[in-house]
Amino acid sequence: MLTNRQKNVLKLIVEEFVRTAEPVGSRSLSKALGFSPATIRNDMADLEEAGYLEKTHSSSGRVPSEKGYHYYVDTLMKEGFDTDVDLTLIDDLFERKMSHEETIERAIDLLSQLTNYTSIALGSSGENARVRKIELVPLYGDTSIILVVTNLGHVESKNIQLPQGTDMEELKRIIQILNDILYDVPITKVAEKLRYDVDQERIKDILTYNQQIIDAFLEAFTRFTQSKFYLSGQSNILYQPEFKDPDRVRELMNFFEKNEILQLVEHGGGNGLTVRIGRENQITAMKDCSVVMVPYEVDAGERGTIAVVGPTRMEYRKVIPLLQYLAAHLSKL
Amino acid sequence: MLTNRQKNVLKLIVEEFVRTAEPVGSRSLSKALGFSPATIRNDMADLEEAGYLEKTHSSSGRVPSEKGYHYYVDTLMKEGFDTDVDLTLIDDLFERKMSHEETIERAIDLLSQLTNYTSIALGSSGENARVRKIELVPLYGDTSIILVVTNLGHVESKNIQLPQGTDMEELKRIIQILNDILYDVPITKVAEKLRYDVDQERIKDILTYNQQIIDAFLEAFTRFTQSKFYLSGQSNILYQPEFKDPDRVRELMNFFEKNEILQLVEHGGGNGLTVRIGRENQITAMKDCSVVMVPYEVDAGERGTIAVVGPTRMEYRKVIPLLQYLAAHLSKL
DNA sequence: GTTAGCACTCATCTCTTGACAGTGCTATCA
DNA sequence: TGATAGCACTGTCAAGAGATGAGTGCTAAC
Repeated sequence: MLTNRQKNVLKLIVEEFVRTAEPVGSRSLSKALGFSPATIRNDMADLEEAGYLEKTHSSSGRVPSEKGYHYYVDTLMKEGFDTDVDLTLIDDLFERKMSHEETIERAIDLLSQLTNYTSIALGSSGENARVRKIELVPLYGDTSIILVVTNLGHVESKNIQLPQGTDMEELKRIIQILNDILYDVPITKVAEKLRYDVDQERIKDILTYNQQIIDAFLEAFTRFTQSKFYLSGQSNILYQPEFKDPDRVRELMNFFEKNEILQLVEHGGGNGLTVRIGRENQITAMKDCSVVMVPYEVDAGERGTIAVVGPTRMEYRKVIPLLQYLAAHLSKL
Repeated sequence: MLTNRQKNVLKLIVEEFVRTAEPVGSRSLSKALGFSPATIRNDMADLEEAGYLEKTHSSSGRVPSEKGYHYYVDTLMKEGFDTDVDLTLIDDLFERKMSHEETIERAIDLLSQLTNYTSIALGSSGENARVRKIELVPLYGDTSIILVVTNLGHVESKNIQLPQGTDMEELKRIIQILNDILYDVPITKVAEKLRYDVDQERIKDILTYNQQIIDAFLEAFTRFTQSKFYLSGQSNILYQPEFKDPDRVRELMNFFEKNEILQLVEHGGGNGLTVRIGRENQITAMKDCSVVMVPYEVDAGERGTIAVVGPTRMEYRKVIPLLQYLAAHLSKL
């Protein structure tokens, strides 16, 4: 159990280290706490023994450990969030009526600007979306495009080559039937519906129809369930002193470039705020980074997660309330 | 005018420097050329005087100048492209029938893999596209989505809020009229067509129709003309020794992140291969980079540019034929 | 025209040194 | 008994001094 003073010491060390990126010595804390450096040192030694602090070398100041950050986020910080954050910019953003996608894109742009870290929005997984309209539009020659629109306003399309001598009238009829059958069917149930629909008689035509076309439709459907994501402020993280080392930068940028980021956010429990510090991310490239993520859910069933990625030495006090405020707004869309 | 030996010296310096990223001394060339170091040094001095070479400091080996690279690309390299390049991977890519967009995306992924530089595809500007289909699909409540499809298989959509009590039947009629009038009209001519169409009588309804909806359509149309682009292998460039300096990395990554890259590629003359070396790019962040770009044009009128961005010390011998081969393939789509 | 030789110039690496920030420990104080 | 002062110790960092080596320019000779 930590004494009150020890908690204060830990809190100040975290905040000071977040500010300066330099190990924190006992002298600088002594002024703020009103105890002599020697006293602080004793507390520090206890905190280190308990695993909340670390030293970079035997005679350096202290640096918070992952456990230390966690204690800070879970307990110490709770009392005082950073109130200097300018929330009006977020309010402004939501004043303007834009499509959800655009709003989200702008929101994370703003988020990365305000925080100076990297922001990610894991787009609404299409799980909850329902089919609104299926269409086929001839383009040129024997090329056509198929469209699928969901109730959430997402559109997927795919170009296809119609086999020579396709009967366009019949095709139109098929599309019509598909629309009838699949209207308001959840995206995830489409394949099932086609396979086990009671009215097999009616869709027999479809199932025996040109395989390529059916496949194209199915691909369009499955694309909805592939989650999209937006990324903003990748380069922000390069301004952090811990990323002076080019190797680390490479590792991280490589990671951002690939779709592996999905892993990072996807496994986020999903219920409320999640903070993952350093190696908790399970990803080597991210071992010196923290991720703060919050899920949001719009009435219509659209769901997603917004997250901020920064160094473990992140301004949690500022990032967390900002993210929560933003997620709350998104959920009101 | 350069002597033959001087040309050889320049060629070898470029190729050696490209390979090693170290200034090239006279000794190493003497072996390859069969002349003594002193002789080479004389040639080097001449080449430096003529502006083809530079020194990093007074007693260092020589490094090609921008002019030197240019001479190399324009004249010296022509004779021998790198033939070790594995073109079969590109062939394979085009074997698989995918949509144009997907093909292009994969193509530049491949390009960045093969070259180890960053690749960009400036998507077909919609200039040449024509309207194929306009549609409005109700989603939920008074929210609908409008869709515009072009002959090139591109789709743009925009969510709109219908004003209370909108007459859906009338709206459908309007959409029908729009389809009639605008079918096969080039995207760029849509606004004009609506304004000056001979058949003003018929579209009077439309023009006086709810402004918000008209605006939404017009926005969807203009979005086609905004060029899209794909970027791949951003982090590749970080492996180049010239980007050890974190400041440079930041500058470059920042540049990649913003849409400023468009500037880079857009101004590319457009007819055939363009190579821009160093400051020719007019962009400070790119002053140590070269851009090689080739336009492509598909039958249907789809047009675009693919480009490779790397350090000025780029493997032109390898990149240029690769890009050309790829562009030729794309044009055959 | 080509080459050998020599003096010279920088960049780079290593080693040393001193300043400095911070710790741990112990003895002392209230 | 908790807080503090003092002191020895440890590691980092920056600056300076040499030593090393790659490469040049120039001149004289072939």
